[in-house]
Amino acid sequence: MARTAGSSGEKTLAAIREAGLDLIHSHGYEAMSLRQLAARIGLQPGSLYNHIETKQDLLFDLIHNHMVTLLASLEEALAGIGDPLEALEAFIAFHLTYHIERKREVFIGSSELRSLEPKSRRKIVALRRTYEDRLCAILKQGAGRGLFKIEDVRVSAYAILAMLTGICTWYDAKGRIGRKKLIDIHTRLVLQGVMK
Amino acid sequence: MARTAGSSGEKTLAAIREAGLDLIHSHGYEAMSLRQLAARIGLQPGSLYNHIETKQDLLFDLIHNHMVTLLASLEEALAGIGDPLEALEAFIAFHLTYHIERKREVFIGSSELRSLEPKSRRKIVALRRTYEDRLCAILKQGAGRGLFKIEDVRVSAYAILAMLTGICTWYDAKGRIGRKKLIDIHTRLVLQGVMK
DNA sequence: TATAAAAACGATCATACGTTCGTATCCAGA
DNA sequence: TCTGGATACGAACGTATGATCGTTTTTATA
Repeated sequence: MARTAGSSGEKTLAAIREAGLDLIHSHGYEAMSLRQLAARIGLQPGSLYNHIETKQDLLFDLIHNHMVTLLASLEEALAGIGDPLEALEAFIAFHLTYHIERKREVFIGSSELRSLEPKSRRKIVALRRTYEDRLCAILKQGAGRGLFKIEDVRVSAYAILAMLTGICTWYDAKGRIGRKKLIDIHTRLVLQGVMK
Repeated sequence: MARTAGSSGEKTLAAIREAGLDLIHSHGYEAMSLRQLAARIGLQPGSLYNHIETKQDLLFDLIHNHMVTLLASLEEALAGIGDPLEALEAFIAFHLTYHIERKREVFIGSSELRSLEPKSRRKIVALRRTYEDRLCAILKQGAGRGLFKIEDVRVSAYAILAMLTGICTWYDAKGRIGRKKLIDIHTRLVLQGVMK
């Protein structure tokens, strides 16, 4: 046998990405074997190499894709907002929504950083830093205008990010808590926490 | 060759635990090989099995130990405190301190849960639930006395825990921020966030 | 001092892994 | 219709892994 009827590079690569996302999320990068991945999409292990360079490369591709999308979406969500308070609210709503919708990507993007080779990791960390900086800027601006009272901008930003990101580990879209309520609760916690 | 002079089961097991903690923390459970672990403490791979049942068993042992210690330490830290506000402050200070001092254990205890077989994982999750419940109780009590304003106790507890636990990923004991300042910042963020 | 348990060695097992390669088939463009 | 690149198969490679086992030496007990 050889090439399957109806096979297309684009579709197969998409399937590899989707399956990789799923398997890495549930088993971890190291624990996921390419045989598992190939089987999931009905392929022989060797055939994967028509679409990916290496296993390591697939991981970087997934995480990098995620980070770039995250950053672009954030800019979109904050576009045109000048007021720091409004911006902080928008940041919170965006971050929560995105992290609910892309639980797997987000989880992998933080928990599998250590599985990246150093050079790749540095690239991702730099992108993450950009994201963090965006929140820092909002906090700083708000503090500057006397809206917020913040002892240390970066520590506060990390604390807020940790809080908001935490939902990835437990939130269940079909669960007791609706999305709006979730955003409300967190918005109140954060806003009241940083207010003067 | 055979048994080494001066070898003792207790010391070797302690060395295995310590090295395991370190290697799992920096490379992950799946990525850590028993050969690596054995080499770290100057042992042949096979000799490990005089002290552990399996690799999986070692992981459970480490996490379980951590959880039990965590719970006991928390009770100690909260002993004799009746006032919810005071209790919340004590909880925050304890949680941060413990998580700074045992970064590795805490990290493994959450990031490697998925590497545990289901039965073991359930045991750990139950212990974690007990810990969470302790914070829930404080929040509930505070809300009941009209000190706190909390829309959903469990969601708020998760949010607070996520925030406080986040420091494990970035805090550097030798860094810019001292322990006291760190506790102050977080205490203010949380307290002001939940206050009426 | 005699003896059994404890602890280590070193060789080895079966298995699983990521990856490569030659070959066969399909599809798109000339 | 012909041709060449794209895509997949299936076998295989070398390596690493977790674990087992027989043996040897040390330590503790009586």
